[in-house]
Formats: sequence, structure tokens, C-alpha cells
Amino acid sequence: MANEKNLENIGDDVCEELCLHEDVVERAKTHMIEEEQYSDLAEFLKIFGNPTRLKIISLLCFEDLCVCDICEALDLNQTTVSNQLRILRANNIVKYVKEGKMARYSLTDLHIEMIYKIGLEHVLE
Amino acid sequence: MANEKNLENIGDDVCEELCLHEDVVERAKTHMIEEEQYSDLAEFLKIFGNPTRLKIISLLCFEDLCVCDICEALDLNQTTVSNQLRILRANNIVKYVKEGKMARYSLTDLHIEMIYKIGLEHVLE
DNA sequence: TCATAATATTGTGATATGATAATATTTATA
DNA sequence: TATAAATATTATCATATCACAATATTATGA
Repeated sequence: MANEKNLENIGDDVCEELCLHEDVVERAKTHMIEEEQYSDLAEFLKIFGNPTRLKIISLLCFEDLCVCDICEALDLNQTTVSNQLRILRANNIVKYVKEGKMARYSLTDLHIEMIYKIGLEHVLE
Repeated sequence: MANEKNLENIGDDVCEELCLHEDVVERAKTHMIEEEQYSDLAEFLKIFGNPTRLKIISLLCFEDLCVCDICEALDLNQTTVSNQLRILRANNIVKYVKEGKMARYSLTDLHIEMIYKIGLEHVLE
């Protein structure tokens, strides 16, 4: 962002001294997606970067649970769990249904479980 | 951590007032992994939570690249790219081979591409 | 061996994130 | 409708992260 003036003379100032394989660079660029899609994807995947949220996700892979059961299973206080559930909700990772006083949480779709499991495979090998 | 004394009277103090479905909680607990594995997984997946790193990963999905080509394709300065490559290396997401003055980077394995693509599928739908 | 290209490391200030205390909201039931 | 259980929101401060400037390292060729 913030360098419209350089759009056509990229390479003139910065890159004369760099290795620059122009054809390779051009081909690479064709595989890129929109700036905003990178941002959205980063925002989404960032959510997996916290142990508490991963614990919640790992529980919900097997069974829908209410908030207090998650608190109990993870030995965490209610504020912490509720806050993380809100973040997970906001990022479309969990959903919930109200059942009386309780809120029963579940994963939104299979993508969540897949990312969790592929990631785990990677760190365990 | 830091509550050995509560291991057998969990629920006596905090949870009398909460909903507590003991059987559900016990079953949920059996699906949990080690504390350290959650931490390791969070550290790993956290790396995907940054647009610059995702851009680098997205390029390397198609072709191995040297540092200056990545700089050029992403229009980022060399410091930024090198720093992010170091983080990616440290987390076993990319590897590189030295070719003369150049360093040719590639993804370590298919897990990386899978997480990128599943995540993208999720945010695009 | 000197200059330079390619890459890596370190330092910095602004911004984001974490767990939790304090407080508020919602809902069922007495 | 008052109470209490279950959950949600807000505020706080310590810590982590970001992009990049400045600087260092490594390796090739003159």
C-alpha cells in the first residue's frame, strides 16, 4: 500500500542490485490472490494460534458442549472461556444454540476439524 | 497448572453453581491431548495468522523461490521478507538450499499447502 | 583480497493479544 | 416479579507481534 507512483518503475530503484529473475517473478505473481483475501485468511487462521482456543476446538470435534462444561473440562474460569468463544463465533469457527439458560456450542463445519488435525499431524511428526 | 490440591474436589468450590454435567465433562476430557501439544500446535498455527507469511506460502505452493524474487513479487523490502522467512523456517514451514549467493526457499511438506487451501476454502464460502 | 550482491540479524516504536476481574444480561423458576 | 444460574461484555495491563531502518554476514568474481 501507499506506493502508486512505483507501479511501473518497480525495479528501477530497489531492485537493480537484486538478483531479479523477471520471468519467475511474473509467473509467481499470477498465483496470488487479492490483498483482502490474504487479510481475511490471516484473521481466520490466527484464531488457531492460541492454546485455549485449540482446546475448545479439540473438545468440540467430538461433542457439542455448553459453556460451563467447557470451563470445567479445561479448568478455566468462565470469563476466559466466554471471551474465547466470542472470538471463535466472530470468526465463524463455532456456532451455538440457546437451550434455556444454556448455550450449546459446536463447530461450524468440517474445515475446522481438518485444520486442527492436519496441524496436529505436522507438529507430531 | 498450579492447582494440584483441587484435583479431587474439582467442582466443590467453583462449580456447585454451574450446570456441570459430570459424565459429559469426563468424556470430553478423554479426548484432550497434552498441554505441551496444544502449545506446540498453537505456535505452529499462529504462523499462518499473518498476511505477509501467507503471501510467501502461497507463492511457494507453486514454485521454489529465492529471497529477492519473493521481495519483488510481494513488493516488500528485503528485511521484512527475510525476517518472515526466518520465522517460517523456525516453525518448520519452509526450508531452503543455498545456491551460491542465493537461498532457494520451498515448503517443507504438503501439510502447509493443505492448511492454506482449506483455510482459503473456508473464508471464501 | 577487495568490492559487491544476496541474505541474515538486531533494534525500535506502534499496535495487537492474552487472561481475568468486575460487571451486565438473560432466562427459568420459586 | 424477585432470585439465582448460566452466559456475555467491558476494562486493564503485561506481553507479543509487526514492518522496517540500520547493520552484519556470506559468497562470488575482479
